[in-house]
Amino acid sequence: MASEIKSDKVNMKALAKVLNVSIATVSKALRDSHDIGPETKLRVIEEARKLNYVPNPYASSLRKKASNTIAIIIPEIADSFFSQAINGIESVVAIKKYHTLIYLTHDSYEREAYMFGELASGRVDGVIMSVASNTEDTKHIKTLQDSGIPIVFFDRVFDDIKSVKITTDDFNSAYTATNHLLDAGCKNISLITIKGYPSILSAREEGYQQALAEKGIHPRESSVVTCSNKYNNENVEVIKEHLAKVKPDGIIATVEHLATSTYLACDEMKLNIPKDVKVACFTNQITAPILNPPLTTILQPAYDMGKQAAQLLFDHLSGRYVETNKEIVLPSKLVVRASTAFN
Amino acid sequence: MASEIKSDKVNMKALAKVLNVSIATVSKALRDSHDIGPETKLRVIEEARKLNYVPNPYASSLRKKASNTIAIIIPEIADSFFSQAINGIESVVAIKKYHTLIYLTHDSYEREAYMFGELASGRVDGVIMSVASNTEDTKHIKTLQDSGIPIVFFDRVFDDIKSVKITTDDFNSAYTATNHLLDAGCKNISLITIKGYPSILSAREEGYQQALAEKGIHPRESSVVTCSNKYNNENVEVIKEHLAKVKPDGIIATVEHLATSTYLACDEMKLNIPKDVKVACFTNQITAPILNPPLTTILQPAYDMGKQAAQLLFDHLSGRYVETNKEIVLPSKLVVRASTAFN
DNA sequence: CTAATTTAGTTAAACGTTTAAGCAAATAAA
DNA sequence: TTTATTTGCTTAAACGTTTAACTAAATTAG
Repeated sequence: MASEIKSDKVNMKALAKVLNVSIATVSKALRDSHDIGPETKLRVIEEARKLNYVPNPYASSLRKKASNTIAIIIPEIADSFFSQAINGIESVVAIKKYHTLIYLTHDSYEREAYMFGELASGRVDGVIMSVASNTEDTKHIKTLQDSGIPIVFFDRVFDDIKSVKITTDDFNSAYTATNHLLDAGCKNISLITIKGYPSILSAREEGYQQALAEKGIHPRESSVVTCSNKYNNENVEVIKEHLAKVKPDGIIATVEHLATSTYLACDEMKLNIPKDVKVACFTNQITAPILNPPLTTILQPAYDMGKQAAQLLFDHLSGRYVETNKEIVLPSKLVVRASTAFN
Repeated sequence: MASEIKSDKVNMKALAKVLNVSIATVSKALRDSHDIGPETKLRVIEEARKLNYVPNPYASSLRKKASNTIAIIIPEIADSFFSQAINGIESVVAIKKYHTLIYLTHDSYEREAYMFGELASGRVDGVIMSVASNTEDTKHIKTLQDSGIPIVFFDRVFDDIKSVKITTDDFNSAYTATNHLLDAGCKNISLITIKGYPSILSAREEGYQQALAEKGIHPRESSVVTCSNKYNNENVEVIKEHLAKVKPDGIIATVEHLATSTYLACDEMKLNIPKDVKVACFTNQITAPILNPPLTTILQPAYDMGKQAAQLLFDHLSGRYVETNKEIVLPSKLVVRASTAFN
């Protein structure tokens, strides 16, 4: 019964009263100020523990004008890349004893812009983000930056925004993957991608084009297939159609969920991977080695990207100097498996 | 240049001044109070928009004693189940224009308890959680509940906590899956699981035992393999050892990442799935149909669980009556694929 | 021994909202 | 016409911290 009485929230005032000191003394004692004598400090800390005192974060944030909170803004959370990146971010945030707000844009510019509005006025001290694929206008981002909130971008970044950016070498890994397919004997490689503005996509496409160009191959425009960025059956149909029409002998898929769509499409078209068509995909899924056949992947350092993004953000927050336009490029790794085996 | 001058934060005071009204008028106008005349309201709203005014959330929270924020506390984010659940939660939170703090316990009781401490004093209005697998003591949870913050549990719940809970029918789905394996001709089925206290694990094990018992099979204790809850190579070794020693002809894996470990172990032991051993796993991974062989899964309604959890939490927050001990059980679905094909 | 400094506190203002209470003018009721 | 009510606004307190400025007592310096 007693435990059901919603006990009055214990705050500094209550603590001060029972300890017979001023509120300021309590506050300072808890923050280990030099102003307070050692035995008073102890008394305060003891009592605070005893009464289970937890400072009100919002009062504190309001007064200090610091929230000890950051925001992660990402398109979605349904794939391994972002999951791992979040883990990397969290590994740093947890140590700093910060809090993490998470926002999903679902790749919509409107939502992204709305969320940025919400973050003004000090809700967070900093932002880590990967932009929505249909974001073209960057005014909302610049506005928040101008208000003094540091933003670190990872993976999906914008060229025309001046900020700290963590990316992988998308151009190079697409280039390497394409060459790998060429070496495996492919003559007619298609790129399966999604439409969107972040430079990550164009970089991957350019790496692909460059590798082909160097071999004197000029891919028809029809070799690039644009899918929807939702995981759905429609993509399987689009890919099947492409397989029927263009008859590629190699495929590079630029985002994670396209691996499943591509495999299903090949299966339905009775095409054998890797005999009829070889497949490589940008993905971090742990099931890659147990797929049928095991999938050659371009593995991004998702965890490290998140971790470094968070570290740089905290460097900035702690006043340490961070070059405002720093760009860190972490290497992706081509993990060769059976899906691109030489016939 | 001009844009680089960090303009003073516009607050109600500033708005009031330029509009030549009191701060209270601004506040009420923006909250559409009946106290304010229509044309004044319009003036205020216009000016607020013009100056890009965003209310300080912490001042507001402090005064209103409501944060418009919830917390999601989950063990990890590295698998599809929790990713999808988060999406479900987010789908509701976004509509309510709430904010979401996310905390990862990494299945550690200590972290979980620490995080609960942080949530006292009004940081959040409510919590949605899935408990850490090594949490045994539930005092931290009860303390937060007693302080009046509603907590909705999903998936990994505790029997001895009185609260709203969303689960799947773990007992039944394990029971069904086991019977499915029996029907496929298995005589010696092993359960690969992780150690932990949440009832979800014991329910799955009991469903498995029950199915066997009904067929007059009394599994040796050695038929239950306990793995670590980290995705690592060690688990593959543990499973290989088990395969060598017990030689099961059927396997049920109780958590997502054990699918990969099991497939790899079978592969290394040169065991063919499904010929030598049939495998079914509790998992939501989209790659299940393209595995080698396609994996029979017990698919949990992760998105819906998250969505319902959030809806019930908001029902509670909006004062609508919610049975304090409501338990919602959503059905999982056995999706039969080649990994359990009859020989 | 007095003056300067240090120690250990206190008081009160401030952070940016919300809201109860109050009030004058306008309108409605008696 | 007088009184009651409504309208539209203002004043001021409150939410729970943090911190600048102050003070009295104790210590140190000269």
